[in-house]
Amino acid sequence: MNTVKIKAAGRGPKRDTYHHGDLRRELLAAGEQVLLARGVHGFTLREAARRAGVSPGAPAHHFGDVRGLLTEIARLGFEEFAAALLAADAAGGTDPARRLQEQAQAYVRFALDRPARFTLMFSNDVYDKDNPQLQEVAHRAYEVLEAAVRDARARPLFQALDAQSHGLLLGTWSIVHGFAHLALGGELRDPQGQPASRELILSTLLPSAIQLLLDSIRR
Amino acid sequence: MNTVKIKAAGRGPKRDTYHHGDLRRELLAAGEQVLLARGVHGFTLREAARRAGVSPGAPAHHFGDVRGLLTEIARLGFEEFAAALLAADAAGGTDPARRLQEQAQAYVRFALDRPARFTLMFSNDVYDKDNPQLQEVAHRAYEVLEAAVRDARARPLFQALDAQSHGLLLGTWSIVHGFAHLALGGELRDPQGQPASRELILSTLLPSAIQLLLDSIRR
DNA sequence: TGTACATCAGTGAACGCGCGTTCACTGATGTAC
DNA sequence: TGTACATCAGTGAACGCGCGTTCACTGATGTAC
Repeated sequence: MNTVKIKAAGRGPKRDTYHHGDLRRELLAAGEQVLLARGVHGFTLREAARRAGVSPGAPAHHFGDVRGLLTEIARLGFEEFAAALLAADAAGGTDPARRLQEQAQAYVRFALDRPARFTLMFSNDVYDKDNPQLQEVAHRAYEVLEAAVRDARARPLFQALDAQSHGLLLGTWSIVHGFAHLALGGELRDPQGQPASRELILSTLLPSAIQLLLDSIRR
Repeated sequence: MNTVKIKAAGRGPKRDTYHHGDLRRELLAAGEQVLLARGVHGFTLREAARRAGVSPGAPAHHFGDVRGLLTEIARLGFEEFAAALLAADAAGGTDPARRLQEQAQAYVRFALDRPARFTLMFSNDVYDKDNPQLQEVAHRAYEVLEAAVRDARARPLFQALDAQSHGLLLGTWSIVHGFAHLALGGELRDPQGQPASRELILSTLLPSAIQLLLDSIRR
């Protein structure tokens, strides 16, 4: 039986070199693991360092302090988020309704696939929301949604949204955000009252809710 | 100049009796203050005790431990929440559409007026979500919303919701929840891109988003 | 190709801190008679 | 109305803990010549 040292093998990514090589990236991944396991409250820098197999002082070289690490995780989250929305938008082709449906799915799918990132991204007072690069990419993600709504309502790009378009924009955003948040909290149920599966949420519940919004602009 | 001892007067609710008299209630209020000031992460039992002007060991007599206090704050939150939804529903009279509009406003208004409670209530891993009394009252709140949707779609009370009614229910819930969450995060903007005021959110942005949903069931 | 030296990246012990909880205690209140 | 006694509610010191950050250090790498 080769059960010997399973414990040692399972934990502690022991290095044979003094330098790590890719510590920055690994700390980000480890930080995300900690967020997942312990939640935003309950996150500690030392635990992240531990998971990366590195001393507690090491993160300071790459991120300064805790907020620095969390801010970078959030920034990368928004980066991936914006890319997912953009890809979904493209997958929707030229039909604005389909583009919105695709984006809605991508939005909630992101939350379900990356709960740690998503929860962090929309947490207050935990990371530096004023970070310029972060703000830039967050704004970029928002614009993907806004563009699809503009097209659905046939508004020119450089014109303020009229009240109805703006209402549709906020309605869409709220509904996907609400779905994401409720799904992560395990609050969504199927019509029989059973907890809804990821599959059901993405392929049925969400699309039909979005469809309600879309029906209203097609009258 | 009577600036003397302002510091002492400003802080420390000094008692002249050994017993507090209403400590349980005051700890709940103090706990909510701490949540507001420091967020769900950043909450500490000692700080709550400090604000109530009481020694760090005192809370144990009333709530056992930290989770006990937070669970009770959340439970009271759901209690008030359910009452607000019920009152709003009643204010909507016999028109299901108006009832939903009133409930939507009450939902988001609650989040804006009681941000600490609301955020706590929908946080994971912080308090005891399995607490029976808490579950009971949370379910009661949900049923208020469900009943209005049933009436809007004219479904009998003891019948499973059909897919469309269920979609409308989740759509409504998601949209109000998304609004509440985004409003608390300061993410909502007016059509010109300025941060939306509480007034604008409640009286304009939210109703028009809900109206979109309602339009779709009136076709 | 070799050597000197600067720079970089991670160590690990140490710091001070505030936390949640425990516990023997005591002041205050309620109750039985 | 008074008294003895049990119970309740809060004290405050103490505990052990894990945290974030600092810092003198050293191993490893890169660069100039």
